[in-house]
Amino acid sequence: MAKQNKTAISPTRAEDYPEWYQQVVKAADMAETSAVRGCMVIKPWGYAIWEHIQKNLDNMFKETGHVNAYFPLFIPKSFLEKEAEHVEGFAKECAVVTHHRLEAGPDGGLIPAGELDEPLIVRPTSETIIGATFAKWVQSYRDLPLLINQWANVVRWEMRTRLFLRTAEFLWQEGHTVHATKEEAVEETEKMLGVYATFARDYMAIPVLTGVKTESEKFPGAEKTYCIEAMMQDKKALQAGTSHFLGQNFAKASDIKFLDDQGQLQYGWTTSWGVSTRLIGGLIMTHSDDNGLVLPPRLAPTQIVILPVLHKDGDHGEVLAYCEALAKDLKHTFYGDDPIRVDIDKRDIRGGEKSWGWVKKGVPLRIEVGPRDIAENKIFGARRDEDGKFSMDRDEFVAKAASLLEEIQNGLLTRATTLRDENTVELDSEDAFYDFFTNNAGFVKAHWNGSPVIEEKIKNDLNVTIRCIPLDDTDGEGVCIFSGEKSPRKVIFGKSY
RNA sequence: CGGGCUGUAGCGCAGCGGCUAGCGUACAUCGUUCGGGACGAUGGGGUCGCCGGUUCAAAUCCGGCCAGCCCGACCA
Repeated sequence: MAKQNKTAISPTRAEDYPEWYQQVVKAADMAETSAVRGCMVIKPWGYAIWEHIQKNLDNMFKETGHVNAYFPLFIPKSFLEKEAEHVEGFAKECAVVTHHRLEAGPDGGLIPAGELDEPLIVRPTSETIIGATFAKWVQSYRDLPLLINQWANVVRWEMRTRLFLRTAEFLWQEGHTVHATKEEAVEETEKMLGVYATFARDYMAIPVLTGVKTESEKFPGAEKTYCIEAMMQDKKALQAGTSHFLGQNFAKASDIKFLDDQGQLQYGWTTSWGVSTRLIGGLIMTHSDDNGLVLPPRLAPTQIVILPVLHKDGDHGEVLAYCEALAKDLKHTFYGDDPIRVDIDKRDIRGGEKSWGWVKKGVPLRIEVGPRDIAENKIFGARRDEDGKFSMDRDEFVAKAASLLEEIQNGLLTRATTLRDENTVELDSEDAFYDFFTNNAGFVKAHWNGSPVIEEKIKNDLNVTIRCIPLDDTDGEGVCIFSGEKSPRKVIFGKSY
């Protein structure tokens, strides 16, 4: 009561966005830092969200013909050295294993012993080790396309880390494919980008721009990097997924060759694509508010939580039985392809506190059931995406639950889309550009002549980068706002995570 | 990896040479409460991040290391 006007999360987004983010992660009990530098512990609530991301994405990968496999955590140093750009890109952030044994030291401690002939790199990504394997698997054009995915952890020794957004170790999936022709490989790259964009929109309720990275932003060793870019509530861009057309670079480095239908030996054309636990960071920063996490129903570990109102002197049995029956009916209802996920919180703690706990965890619908409701065969509910509560006939609620969840899901997408569109502007002069990014953040669409020198300059001046060259470009040619030279198309600029 | 700040109970913090280390909150028990963060009483919980140095005496001063946060460079 005394705290009625206060928000659950302090500071608020407006007061201190980065700190707010950390507090949301903590308040929702999703993850925490560990004793190991830069590495996080993903707690059950955070991991459950990842499991739903995995499950749905995995289905989409299967539907597009991919199968899962698993490759080693360790990559021989010599493998990483095979592709020049690749080495250069990742060398600065690799964990290196040099020994395979520990021996007792003089002070009772342990010292590494048994030095390896060749150091092993903890994978920062798996192109090279998978390439070496694919070289053995691929002999004939009949072996193609080879469509493989792996769910794994990778390590990139980051200097500056933030839970979910950038950690030294993170979980992801990496798809790796080999194709007989360039066209087919490009098609695959674009297809998987489409899968990511669809997943982001339909499951995460995050609208994304699809596009291509500039030369300076592309994946080390790729011919072309496609990406999905989302706008967070602080108007900064988050790269939420990438899909790479690798040309024949890795095929040549790993010797992936096949005999075509003419009996000619050819190098394969490869792709790779991935999304990571960073998506959870994007989810938080897209939807959450000053009361904590807000989850899109499709990914919420619990979609509806039932909170029995238990008076000390009242009949707990009756209330709980009513809740159990309600939960059972809801679980027999489908939302999307799955039964609604319902939880009853029977913990004996204060109602307000219990309720706030679920607000902070972002559960889409909270239902309170007390003796008064039971007498009238009603429920009392609250939506996470709106203020206020509603009273509803019990059976009517069961019938409407799935459509309510869908309404919340769609509402979140609409809200996020509106925010993005309201903060996307088209500018046609350098002054306007500098003026915008000096005072604001957001997406700016503007003509650019393709020069990396200009990219470098605006990065230094404003900390702004080209997020992507949009795929759905309809603007056509124009004049570069920085150089006055001819520009083939408009590109998207923004500050990024 | 550079610059700044920080590390004391689960969490948030005070104490910054002096003898028994404290407060809020959370936790446990009891009572009164109970439909959006209750109140009272009692109680449990700490090798003051780690290692070393200075000192009669170190949470407190010094050095090194580890971890975190912010700002850069780098990156999903």
